[in-house]
Amino acid sequence: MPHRHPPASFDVNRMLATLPEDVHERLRPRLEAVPLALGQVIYEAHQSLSHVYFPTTAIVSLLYTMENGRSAEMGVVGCDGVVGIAVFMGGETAPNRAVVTSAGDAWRLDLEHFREEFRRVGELHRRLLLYTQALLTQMSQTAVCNRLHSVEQQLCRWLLLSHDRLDCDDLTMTQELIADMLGVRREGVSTAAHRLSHAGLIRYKRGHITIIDRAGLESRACECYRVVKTECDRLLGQSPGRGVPQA
Amino acid sequence: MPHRHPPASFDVNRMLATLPEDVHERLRPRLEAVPLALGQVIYEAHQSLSHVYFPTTAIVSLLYTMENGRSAEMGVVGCDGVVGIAVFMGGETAPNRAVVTSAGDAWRLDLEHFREEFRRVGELHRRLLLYTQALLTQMSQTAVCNRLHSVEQQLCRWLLLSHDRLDCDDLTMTQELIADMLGVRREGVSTAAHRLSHAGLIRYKRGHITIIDRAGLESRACECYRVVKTECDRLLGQSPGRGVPQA
DNA sequence: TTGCGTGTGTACGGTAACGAACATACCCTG
DNA sequence: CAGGGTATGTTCGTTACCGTACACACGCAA
Repeated sequence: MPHRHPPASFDVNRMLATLPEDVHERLRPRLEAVPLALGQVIYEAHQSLSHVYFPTTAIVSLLYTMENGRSAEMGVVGCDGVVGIAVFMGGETAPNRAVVTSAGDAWRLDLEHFREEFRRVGELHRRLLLYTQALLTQMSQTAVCNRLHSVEQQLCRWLLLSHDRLDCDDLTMTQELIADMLGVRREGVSTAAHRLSHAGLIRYKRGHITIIDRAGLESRACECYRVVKTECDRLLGQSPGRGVPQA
Repeated sequence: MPHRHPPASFDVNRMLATLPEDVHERLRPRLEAVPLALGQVIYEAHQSLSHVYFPTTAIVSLLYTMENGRSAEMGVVGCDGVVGIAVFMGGETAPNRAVVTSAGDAWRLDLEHFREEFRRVGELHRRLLLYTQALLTQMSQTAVCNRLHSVEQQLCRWLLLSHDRLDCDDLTMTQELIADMLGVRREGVSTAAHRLSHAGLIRYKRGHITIIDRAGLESRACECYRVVKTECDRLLGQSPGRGVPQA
């Protein structure tokens, strides 16, 4: 089941939400609603894109796969952003991959019309640069987190980042996949998940993780989650619903 | 001795090099040559900038300091780029710090004139976005490297990234400072440096490291260095002089 | 020269994560 | 409802790095 609902409205994606009327009218007929399936590859490393994607209910991971096959996630994109930064930053391609880690929907826009709108240097241009800075923060904080924090802390961070981009408390996700995202062994995720479950923060069974106690996860996570969340909200506006209260 | 030479020409910095004549003429009278001293802080976390900096011979590290005092580097800026991304990306500030790790010179430009030129959406705008993508690559690869590679591999990567941005083979840098950059203990750097020295790749004494065998360092480094280097050259044009040959 | 500050070498036990192997348990399919 | 594929639990020895402690060594300055 790639998607259960009719495509969400534009307003579910922060880049498209409440755009000025003229931009909205130009883009509306060009935007195409597409379901994104779990595991679907949006782009491979060094591969040109044909469209730019604005997820609504889907979640996409940006990850790097090494020559020896091991991988690690560098960022997550959901309804807060856009997949295909390289298109408007000028590089066309990037050395990483983009893979759907939570099935759902997205709007997509072909390059020609996207570039046409971007070159107007209006509200969309402004938002995309702000989002890129937010993504930069997420990536750099991931670098710090990978260096200095434990698997359990990172699992908490990862669960929270995913939860922020979902409309429910249930993640369809195996521990094996999470391990690939975090760049650690499955066993490490397994034992960390066990501890979180024992503490009553999550519940899981065969490919499903349910968030029980968000606040508890936040308190077990390292400061990295909070830094990223706060910065994203500052740059892109308050997120609707979830997340830590602003300091 | 903050700088031994008269300020380098514009062309030493990739963002300013060979700009179209009209841009060059507008910027020339606004650019101010400044020496940057070792340890000097260009900006603190969440602090607004008064100028944007274009290093010529100086090297600046972008690093995050945690609440408990430990730190890790997320990126390096030298003659290839600009310090103060947040100014044109729209966020104004960032949660990281920028510290001079190798004394030298830079050009700087006050925000008013910088923004005036950026808003023209000309060649400088184009280059800055390309540079931001290059920095993004560097940060994301740092994240991967922090997760998957050994201290020795990361030391090699770090030395090479620094060497690329220097005009000599001698780094004025203590192992203690390198440890702060890599987010590891000084002892870890010490033993790794010892091995590299034993292998004849570097030589060091009290705050100075000399690169003896660049090719040897490249072969000991993880693929991360090569990925970042290749991508930066692709995005910003071939670097003058050093680095791995293009595939 | 004689310090003394600072940078580096080395050792120790402790810990977190790794790699591999295997046991169990769930759930879909036939 | 039986079977097989897949997800998870558990164990083992190994390794890399951490934290602490302390010894040494270089080089500037009095």
